[in-house]
Formats: sequence, C-alpha cells, structure tokens
Amino acid sequence: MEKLSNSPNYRPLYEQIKVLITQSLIGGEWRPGEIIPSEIELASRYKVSQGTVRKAIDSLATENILIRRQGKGTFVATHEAEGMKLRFLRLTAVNGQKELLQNEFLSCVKSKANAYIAQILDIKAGASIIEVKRLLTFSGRPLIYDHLIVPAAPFKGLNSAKVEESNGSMYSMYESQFGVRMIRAEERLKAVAADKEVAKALALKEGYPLLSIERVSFTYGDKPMEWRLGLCLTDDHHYMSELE
Amino acid sequence: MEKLSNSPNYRPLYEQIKVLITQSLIGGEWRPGEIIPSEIELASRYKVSQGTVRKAIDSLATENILIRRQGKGTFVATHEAEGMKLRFLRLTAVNGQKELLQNEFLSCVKSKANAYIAQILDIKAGASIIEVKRLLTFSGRPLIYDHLIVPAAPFKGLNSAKVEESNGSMYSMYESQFGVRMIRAEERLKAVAADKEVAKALALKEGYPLLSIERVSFTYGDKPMEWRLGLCLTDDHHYMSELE
DNA sequence: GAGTGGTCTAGACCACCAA
DNA sequence: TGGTGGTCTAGACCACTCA
Repeated sequence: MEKLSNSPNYRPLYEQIKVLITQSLIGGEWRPGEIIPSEIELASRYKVSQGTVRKAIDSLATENILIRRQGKGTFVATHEAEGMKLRFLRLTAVNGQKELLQNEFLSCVKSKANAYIAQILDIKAGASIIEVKRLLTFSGRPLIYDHLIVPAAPFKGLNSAKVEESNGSMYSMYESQFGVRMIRAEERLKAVAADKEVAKALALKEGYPLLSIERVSFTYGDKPMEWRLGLCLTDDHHYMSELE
Repeated sequence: MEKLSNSPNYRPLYEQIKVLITQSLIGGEWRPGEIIPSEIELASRYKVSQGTVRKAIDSLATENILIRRQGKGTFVATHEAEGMKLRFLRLTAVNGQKELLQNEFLSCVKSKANAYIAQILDIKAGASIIEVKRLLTFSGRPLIYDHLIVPAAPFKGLNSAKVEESNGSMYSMYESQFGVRMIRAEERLKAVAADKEVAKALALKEGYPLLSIERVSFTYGDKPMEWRLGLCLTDDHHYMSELE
C-alpha cells in the first residue's frame, strides 16, 4: 500500500485495507464461518504493518463482520453459529425465561414490487419479488405475524420448501443457500391495532394493540436485501433497546 | 502504572487507565463540557505510553463518555451541547421533517418507592422519590405522555419550577443543577392500549394503541438514576432502532 | 512449542486548530 | 507556529489454543 498524503481525498491506510478485506468478503474469497489469513500474512500481502491491518480488522470486528478468537485466528461472522441465529431478535419474555421459537409457515409467493418496496430494496418498481408470510410461536403461543419480502433475482430458487426447512432462521438460510449475508438492519417501531387477518392469526380481537416492527436488512456495501414487517403481541414480551 | 503479569486477575493496562480516568470524572476533577489533559500529559501522569492512554480514551469515546476533537483536545461529553439534548430520543417523524419539541408540565410530587421502583433504582422500598409527569408536544400535537421517577437523595431541591425551566431536556438539567450525568439507558418497548387518564391527555379514545417505552438511565459506574415511562402516539412517528 | 490474537512501547510524521 | 489528536511503523512480550 501507498500513502496518499497531502491529498484532498485523504483516507487513512487502515480504511483502505478495510475496503480490500471487505472486497474479499464480497468476492467470496473467505466465506461465512471460515478463517481469514493471520494479521501477519495480511500485513505482508498488503505491504503495511501488522498494526495497520489490526486496526482495519478491529473496525470490522466491532461491526460484527469478523470475529476475533485469541489463539485461534480471525473468522468471517456467520448467522449459522449457535447464538447468532437470532442476532437481530430484540424481543424477549418479560420474565426472562428461555423459550423455544417455532416457525409456522403460511405462504410464499412470487409477486411484483410496488413503488414503496422498490424504493426500499433499491430495485425497479414492478421488479420480481418473493413474499413470505409466517407465524412465529414462542412456547406454544403465536406471538409474531411476520411478512417479509426479498428481491427475486439474488434469491432465485427460494420457495416454500426452503422456508419451511429453514426452521425460523431465514438469515442462516440466506447464507447457506444463496451466499447472502446480512450484516446490519434498521428497525422502525410503532404501535398499531390488529386488523382482521392478523387478529385471526394471532387469536386476538380486532383492534388489539400490537407492536409493529418494520425492518430493512443490509448485506455488504449497505445494500438492502430484505424488507420485513413483524406484528408482535407484547403482553408478555418486550422489545429491548440499548441507548449509548 | 505497573503491569501485573502472570496474575490470575490479569487486566490490561489500558483498562486500569480507563478506570482511573472514570474515577476522575466521577470525582468531578473534569466536569461535563470541560477539556481533559492531553494524551501526553495523561501518559506522563500515569507513567504509561501515549498509545496506552489513547486506547483507554478510545474506549471511553466510543461509549460517548468523552469526545475527541482533532487539533483541540479531548472533552467530557455533556447533554448541554447542541444536538446532544435529545441524544436518547429515538422517536422521529415518519416524513423526517424537523420539529419543535415542547414540554407541558403536569405535576411534580414527592413520594415513596414501591418494591418495583426500588429494585430498578437500586434503593430501599419506601425510600423518598420524586415523581414528574409531563406532556411532550411536537409541532403543536401532544405526542408523549411521560412519567418519570428519580431517587430524592441525589436530586435534593428538584421541584416543579426546575422541571418547567428545563424546557424538555431533563438530562441537561440533571447535569447543570445536580451534577448527575447519564451515560447510557436501556429501553423496553411494548404496544399498549391507552387508559382513561392518558387518553384524555393525548386527546385520544380509550383503548387506542400506544407505544410504551420504559427507560432506565444510568450514570457513571452503571448506577441507575432515573426510571421513565413514555406513552407515545405513533400515528405519524416511529421509533428508530439500529441493529448491528 | 509453534502460531494466533492482544498489549505495550517509542518514535516519526500527518492533519487539524487556534493564536 | 506550537499544541492537539490521528496514523503508521517496528519490535518486544504476553495470553490463549492446539497438536
């Protein structure tokens, strides 16, 4: 690597290294769950010091894109790992007890993106999408009515069978079946009244207050790859949020 | 500083420095908004290298406890600064437009902690507390019915007048009037139905779905110092949450 | 014992800011 | 121009893992 000093578009070396590592991740040189070369190897490969590689990896590690394990090496993060399957699930029981999540498949259809979804997923209005509906059940009680949409192109071959096999963790299925790894998500929460369809699915009265969670998930390069709307019964559960 | 190697309770040097800096913050040696000594000064004071001080400050900076300004120095974070007054407010208008927050004072009374509040604020049941209710209005529309409780002891002298003067930002008032600085908070969200009192205050029908935000705020040393329950009308607003 | 990440140092130089 | 934080290096040593 070469420093580009006194330039108006100055970028620290470690940020450039970070981009290079990210490109290798996107390109599939190192796949989810795999180990990446040691810091010393990367330093010699990029012609920088170990400390500079370290700083780049530090940054990727705090973004949960890489995982460091002292004495072992640095690994590409994966949703497959135990404890990572529900990384984005912020809903927990009020009493804190552990629960079994179950997934009841409702439907999976091909469709066309309307203007709203097209804008969110950064695709053309009318482009092919795949739409999934399911019911998430905790300890036998239906709690979340989930509606999700992905662009059809990167998920060619996604169908009912694959969703049912996924057993609730769509993200690890996206990874193993389609090589699409989600690295972050944005959620927008509201309180809404249950409509007829949802009330029936969750065994509630129409108009019952539900927590509406609208989520957009992003893969490498901040590319949006999934839209999701979860309607949650929060009588015995709450959504946890840490503010720092 | 002295390294304590081969010890079972090994802690990195920079973590020990971090504790020392935090103690100076708690002790009031450097107050909110003030500049702290330069990295070089701190390094010589603690008898470590600049790099080690740097790592300690890095950590405190990512926790929003210190603020680094290149070319100027490192400062103690404050809620007084512009843009920091609403640091913990995650509610934004759906259309994204800027809004004027207004604060309508409802009540401020002394009371005794029940078991639930006592446990949360880490005080004895029956200990003195101060209870405030207010209405937050955005662009002329009442949106949040807020109920908050602080322990009376650290907030001796807190009264209606001070709340009204605070003009909506309790946290900057806590800092300037009582020297209590909140550094992080935990929120638990639910969807609930508006009860009679709240429905009246927000000009809604009873039973209308509201977003319930229960917040516990912590000062240095993870000491809980405020409990808060906000009931929010989310027809035109949503709560933003970033998942990483 | 060899290899990995983690800590710590000392020193050079750069970018930013204020006087 | 001098002081501050920010980057980068080279090297030493430590803690952890595994064969």
